[in-house]
Amino acid sequence: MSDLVTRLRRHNWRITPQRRVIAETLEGSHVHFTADEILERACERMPELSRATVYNTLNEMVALGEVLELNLEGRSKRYDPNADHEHHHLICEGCGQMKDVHTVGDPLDWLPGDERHGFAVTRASVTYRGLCPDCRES
Amino acid sequence: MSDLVTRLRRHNWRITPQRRVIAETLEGSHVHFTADEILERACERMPELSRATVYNTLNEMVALGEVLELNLEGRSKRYDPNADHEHHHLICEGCGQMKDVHTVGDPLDWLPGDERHGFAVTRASVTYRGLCPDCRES
DNA sequence: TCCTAGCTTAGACTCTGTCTAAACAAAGAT
DNA sequence: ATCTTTGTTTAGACAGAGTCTAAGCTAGGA
Repeated sequence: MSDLVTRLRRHNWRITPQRRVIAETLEGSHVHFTADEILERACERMPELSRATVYNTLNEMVALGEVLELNLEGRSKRYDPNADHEHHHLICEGCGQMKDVHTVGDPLDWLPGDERHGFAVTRASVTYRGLCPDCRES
Repeated sequence: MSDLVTRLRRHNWRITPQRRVIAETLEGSHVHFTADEILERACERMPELSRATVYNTLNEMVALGEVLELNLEGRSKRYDPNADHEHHHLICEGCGQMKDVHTVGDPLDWLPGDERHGFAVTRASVTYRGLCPDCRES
């Protein structure tokens, strides 16, 4: 069973067939999909699934804190099911692929107090960019 | 005179009245505007300015490397005229305002070699999130 | 069984951003 | 001064991503 579904159930969130298919599609890949890519893949298992349900479900999972919404390249958001593990992203500027990475230490420690402008800073995310091995060659 | 205009002129880029108004609007504020916010403000000085020109001009300034395009919260991109200074961003999760901040040290140093997956990593950007002083109170 | 609350659906709609074709402007050639 | 060429601006049509709405559906409780 999908680990994401387990985490969602803990919030007393009703797991309908639609929501299960969406959660499993999201978790089943190590790539971070857009909403439309999730719709497309989920429709292979449940053809009558609607676009609105995919958007509703993704937004609710984000609101529950179990899925991360990524607003990186291009016009569409991508969704990352590993909201519970502290991690960051590495993007290839050639082909657009994205990998999860981990930093040494906590980026919050790298923002000195006089740079915080009185904010209560709670989160930090780092995006690295470069060229993947394939794109370096060509 | 606007510093951004000076930098743009160095690229042998024609500074038309429209482009000047857009550049000065962009640079005149410490907030990072969306394209439509820039259009709205620039139209106060040049009412016949068209939306297409604002988008064209912003995209060209980004291509010249003199303006940064930020894809953070919400549906629209924001534009940052300080492309030449290494800096990162702090966003208020309450009201959405955004400030420029500086880290101690270089974020590229926080990504160990075995986390690079063979990429040639060239850039890193850090986004901090939290609540600004006003939003903390309410 | 009936009610209620919540979930799903199709499709209309909104918002950002891009594209196109035509009008316009500036600089150099004649 | 006029013409030509090249690049710029414009309005409006278009496209993609995401939201909203109203109606129908489903599951669980009285």
